Amino acid sequence: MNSLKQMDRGALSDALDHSGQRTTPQRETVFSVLLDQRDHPTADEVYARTKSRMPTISMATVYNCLETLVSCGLVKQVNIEREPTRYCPNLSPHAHFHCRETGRVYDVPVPSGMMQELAGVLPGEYEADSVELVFRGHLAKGKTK
Amino acid sequence: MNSLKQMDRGALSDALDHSGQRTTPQRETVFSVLLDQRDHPTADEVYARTKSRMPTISMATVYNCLETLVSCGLVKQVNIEREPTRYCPNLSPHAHFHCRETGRVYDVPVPSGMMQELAGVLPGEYEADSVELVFRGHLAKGKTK
DNA sequence: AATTTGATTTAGAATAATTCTAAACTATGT
DNA sequence: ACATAGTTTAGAATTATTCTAAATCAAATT
Repeated sequence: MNSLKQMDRGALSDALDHSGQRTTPQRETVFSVLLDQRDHPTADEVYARTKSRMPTISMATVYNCLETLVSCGLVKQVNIEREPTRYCPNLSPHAHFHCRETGRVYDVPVPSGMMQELAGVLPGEYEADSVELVFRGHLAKGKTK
Repeated sequence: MNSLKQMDRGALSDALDHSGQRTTPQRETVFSVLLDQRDHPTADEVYARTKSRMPTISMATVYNCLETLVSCGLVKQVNIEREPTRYCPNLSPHAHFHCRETGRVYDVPVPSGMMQELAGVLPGEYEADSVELVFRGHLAKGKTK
């Protein structure tokens, strides 16, 4: 038994079904790992966390599951400089803030109007299906959040 | 002799001086390679192009020079998904558009007011020194530009 | 002009994230 | 039950990048 709530379990199997893929224990567990601790883990970190719930899972499967979740739209990849890819199950429109000092990545909500506006800067011939917005800097003193 | 214009040569040595680094033939040549063909080359591509002008240069030096140029602010790194880092000497505020079909990366000018506005979405405790905006999608039919 | 000093370049080795491969396993539909 | 197709797995392979240590170069000092 993994810790997926009914709602999330439903979202998962819907999304998988919809893209012609199966709901497997591995995929459920990886998904629940992402939902339970939303700190933008790397594949390595996801592997470690998943392994503690499902000790037989392999790294390759973690990569496969993450890729599957991304492909069916439940998870987003966050690309930070040359660091390993991080994974984020936050589907609401948001940007990321990468703290150079701690390396941590934070979600930054973005008003949906802003996203519209952003799309507006694209000349007509460019048809975008995704926008990635990453800020880099540091957190003002004291606030580690 | 490399193909740097006086203006660019000046900008290069100013920026290097300013950050306490030397102006070397390798750095000049790598910089000129970036300025001459603004198609967001990878380090590999920069290496190949630089080698044709300066056959003795090594890959390590290309990486060193690119890093140096980035560190003194003359060049920006463009991070696209899991692809190799690309390099861009366009310092005016702009976003990037990554075509999934061709893999090509295009500069998209962004009105500077928009950049201000973007910074505005950040809660107070986040202090950003850079913003990266990447669109992904495809070019409308016909237009390969 | 020779010498010291520190920066830079270089080739090749090392690292690290990710992808690939092929075999084993699982689930599903007939 | 059986065939088929999808999934998981361990380990090998790949690839971009960084590291290392020696060689080279340039500027500053004697």
